[in-house]
Amino acid sequence: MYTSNSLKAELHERGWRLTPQRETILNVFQNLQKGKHLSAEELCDLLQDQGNPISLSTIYRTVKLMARMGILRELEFAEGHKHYELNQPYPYHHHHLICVKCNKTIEFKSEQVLKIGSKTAEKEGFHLLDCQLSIHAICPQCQRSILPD
Amino acid sequence: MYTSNSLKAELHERGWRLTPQRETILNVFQNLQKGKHLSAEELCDLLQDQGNPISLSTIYRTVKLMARMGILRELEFAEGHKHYELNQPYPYHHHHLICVKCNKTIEFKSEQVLKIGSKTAEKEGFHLLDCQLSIHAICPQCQRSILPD
DNA sequence: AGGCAAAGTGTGTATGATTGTCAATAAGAA
DNA sequence: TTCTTATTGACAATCATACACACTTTGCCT
Repeated sequence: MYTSNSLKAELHERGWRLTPQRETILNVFQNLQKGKHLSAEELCDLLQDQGNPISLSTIYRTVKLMARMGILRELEFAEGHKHYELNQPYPYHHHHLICVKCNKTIEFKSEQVLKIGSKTAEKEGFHLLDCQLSIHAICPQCQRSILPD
Repeated sequence: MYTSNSLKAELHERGWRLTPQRETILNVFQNLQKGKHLSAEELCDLLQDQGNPISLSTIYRTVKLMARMGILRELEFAEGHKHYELNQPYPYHHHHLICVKCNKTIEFKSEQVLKIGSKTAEKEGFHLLDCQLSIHAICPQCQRSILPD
């Protein structure tokens, strides 16, 4: 869990600055209900409703920045746009099972996968940011569906 | 490995047709060098050069179709566009370690991850299409780099 | 506390991958 | 061979994301 100060410290480490916008955005993700994730657009609307409007540009810049810092995870659910969520360590770390037809997603955990991911990165000398197992599949309902595509 | 006939059979199963374009595109992927993957645009150029031009529209439609059939895997390397490769079973099945800064990717295998993926899908009644562990990280070179972003 | 250089923000615009439209064509069942 | 319906290709439309730039802030240094 980040505080204003730890966020500030991590930003400064790279020569970046703490701004109210960055704090606000991190806060939103920290208070987000378990299993929820937001697209840039959704985050923008949410901040709007919350009375803390932040421009879409800044939102895009910030989530990208935070993903590269390892603070957020970038999720690709094949919907044509990315979603973001807090990147939490074990035992909160999880993966996604995704229906490619209706985009229903189910979270699941696996310490083993996380370990394999960490080890692989380490072995190659990479600095790990995020490790996600994405299972693309077709859910029971969509298997039964006769609808095309 | 697909033949014209097995591809035809799988298509017909869903009420779809075998076309020269679909055969050609599958062929390209089957003859692609290990570790290579193509974007729609790259595939289009390659076919052009090969003397078998196929329209971009059809290419986009076809790779999407084949991804949903489980024939191709859709890879997201955060480059702003998707890449495709054949979806091969164990022991060819592999995962990717990706540098989020320079997009360098390293393939690695893990039977365990594949098993965990299959089991998870099965447990939830999902029909598995693809299972990929994506490790987002920063490579040794980029860790040393002083360049911003 | 005040000044300054550099980073960050917002507005508006541009880009570029992907999808939709539709008339013409071709697969494959009868 | 004929007929129905999926598929293709050309082109236009979308939509997420990045960019440019003038203006504002942050945080370091006196």
